Amino acid sequence: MNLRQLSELLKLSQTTVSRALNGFPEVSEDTRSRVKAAADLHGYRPSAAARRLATGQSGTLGVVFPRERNMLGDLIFTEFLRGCVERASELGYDITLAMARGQQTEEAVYRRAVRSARVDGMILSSPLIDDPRIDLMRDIKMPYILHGRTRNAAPYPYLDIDNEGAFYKATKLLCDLGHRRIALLNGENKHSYAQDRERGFRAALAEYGIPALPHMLSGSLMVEQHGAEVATRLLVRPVPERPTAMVCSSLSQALGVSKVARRLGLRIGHELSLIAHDDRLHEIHAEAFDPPLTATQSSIGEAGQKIVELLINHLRDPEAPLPNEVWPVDLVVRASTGPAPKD
Amino acid sequence: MNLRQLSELLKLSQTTVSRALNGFPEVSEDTRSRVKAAADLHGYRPSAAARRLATGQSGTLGVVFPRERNMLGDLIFTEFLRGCVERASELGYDITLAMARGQQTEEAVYRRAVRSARVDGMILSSPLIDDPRIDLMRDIKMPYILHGRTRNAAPYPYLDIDNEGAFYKATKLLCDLGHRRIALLNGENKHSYAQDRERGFRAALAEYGIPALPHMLSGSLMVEQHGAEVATRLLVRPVPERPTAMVCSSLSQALGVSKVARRLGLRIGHELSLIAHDDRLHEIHAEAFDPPLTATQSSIGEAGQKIVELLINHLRDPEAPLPNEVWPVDLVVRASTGPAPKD
DNA sequence: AGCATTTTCCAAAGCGCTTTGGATATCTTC
DNA sequence: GAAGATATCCAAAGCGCTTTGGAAAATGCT
Repeated sequence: MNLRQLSELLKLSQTTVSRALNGFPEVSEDTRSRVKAAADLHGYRPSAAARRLATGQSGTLGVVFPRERNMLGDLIFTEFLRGCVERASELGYDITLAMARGQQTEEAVYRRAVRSARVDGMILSSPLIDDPRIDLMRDIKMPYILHGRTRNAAPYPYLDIDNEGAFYKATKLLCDLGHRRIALLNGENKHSYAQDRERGFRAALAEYGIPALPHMLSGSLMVEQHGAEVATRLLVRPVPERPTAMVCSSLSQALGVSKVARRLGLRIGHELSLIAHDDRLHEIHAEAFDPPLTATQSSIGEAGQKIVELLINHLRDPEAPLPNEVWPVDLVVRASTGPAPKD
Repeated sequence: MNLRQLSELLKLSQTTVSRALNGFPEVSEDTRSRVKAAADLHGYRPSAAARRLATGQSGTLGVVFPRERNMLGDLIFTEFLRGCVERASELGYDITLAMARGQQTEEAVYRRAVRSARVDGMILSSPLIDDPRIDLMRDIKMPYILHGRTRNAAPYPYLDIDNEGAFYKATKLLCDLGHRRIALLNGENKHSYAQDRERGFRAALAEYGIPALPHMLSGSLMVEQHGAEVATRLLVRPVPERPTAMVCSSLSQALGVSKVARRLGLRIGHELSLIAHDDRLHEIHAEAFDPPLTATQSSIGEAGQKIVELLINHLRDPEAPLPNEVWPVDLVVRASTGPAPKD
């Protein structure tokens, strides 16, 4: 059943039927309901392809990720993606996943997507410090929103959380509790969020006149193993050098740390205070740690939802502004942080 | 730059240009290369929307998953998805992710997708014992391949691994090693792969005249926690009732088991033998276990790739058959299995 | 050379929708 | 009741591609 057939059936023009279905004002409520009923009855659904051709809009948002970094194996990214898909679905949009394949550069994928008009907009995540994709997007005139920030000069649309503030707050809490040897377990240093977090960490330390010692800083993948490795390295040091508190970039890292600490007989919240950033994943909860984990928390899934919403708003009405939004991050104090132990 | 402009530029008809670009035989190699060069030079890319409308093919494959079961949080599923996206990308297809939203039934999503012709084919995963989606797909005449099998009577296209055989082999190995009390940690019982695995498990036991005791069977999500729970429950039993071997449905479960075993002072490969099914994820490796884990292994990512390939072949040439394929599963013996301890 | 093939190309008709620019019917207003 | 305003509907022109059914040119054969 296509539009022509439906209109013939109703003895109306295609124009009227199309307008009735799409909520245009120049059709009476009377005929609109008649049309809708008939469409429903016959299971009419407009062809996406035809609509795309006519409107130039594909009703699709794209997410591209590099093959080598298997983002789909990263639960933080997939939770973000889940948020995107959920909201897109609610708003009648599709999300297509594209992968920079083999030799092909990521750039080629983006260009291909835009030239063949497969997607109306794109969602960029995990930005680097200077992310070339920003210029590329402007180049190819593709609407997009970046999840995170980067150092590019010109303004660009983004939605980010206040990583710096979060880690500043977390570190400050530890300082206030009397900690002086605090370690930071960061994400990979090439990502801007990791640098933001480090900046917040350093700012708090500086305020208390505490030097940031190199061996107290480390950055790597945000996985349990990294947490365990760093913890093993640091916690076996002689007491005067051993950190009394650690700030982690993910719950997984914190899990690794807490296991090592337990093995070494250090009680979390006593001999070792622990704070982590909590992306509010479905699979792992700061509350469920033993003891419950003090955390800076911000739902990455919600961020995905919001980004999709803003992007679609902008596509539907180009007047609608793209965001420059930084979400504050709450510090939720639980039992994993306590006063610094007396040496 | 569209086809008309390009053809005017070349002083050829649109037909010829289109055919040259799409590799039809009725255009000379001479003009073909001329056309290709010009297309390259001007960065011509056919509009996906127009092509879709003209051909009725969308160049897109769909994957639908229910919202409540957050499949994106399941590394086994995302590894499958990664395989799909990778191969689809290589073959010039897109993968769109759709989610059954809120109240909306999963069925509605499928129907919507097909009626608006958004996708050419679908990939179904994690089938239930009697999966209603099979009938639905036939109903709406949507080409698809099921990853796994189900009990429906009529033939349907699927690609599956030999779960039954794998678990038969694994269990038989344990029996041959002298084990008599073997526990099975399965996936959720509603899934057909879980039932297949149980069948294989039971078949091996039966062959050795060993009864399958109810408390030795359990099924749940394939996560570490489940492994730990079941292990805790079973391994504290008095020695004559305690299993000397366990077969797990995933490496995560095995991880949970091995941690509990270690805590209880049971050495894997000695007091307790352990086998797990290994989906060959990027994040967790049977080889890296301590001790290295005996496993039935089959790459779920490769399965995704193959399914996409077969589906696209069928779409491009409807003569190309859809599969009824069962992949054998290797049993790789490592150090986590050993002779049954003497009681 | 004359005819039949084969090769190479083209004009035009869709695919199913949106949207422009009216046309017609209905309602106001004086 | 006529003129203007407004509500309601429509015919037709795209959107950019593929594909059908031929036509024209090149080639092969006797």
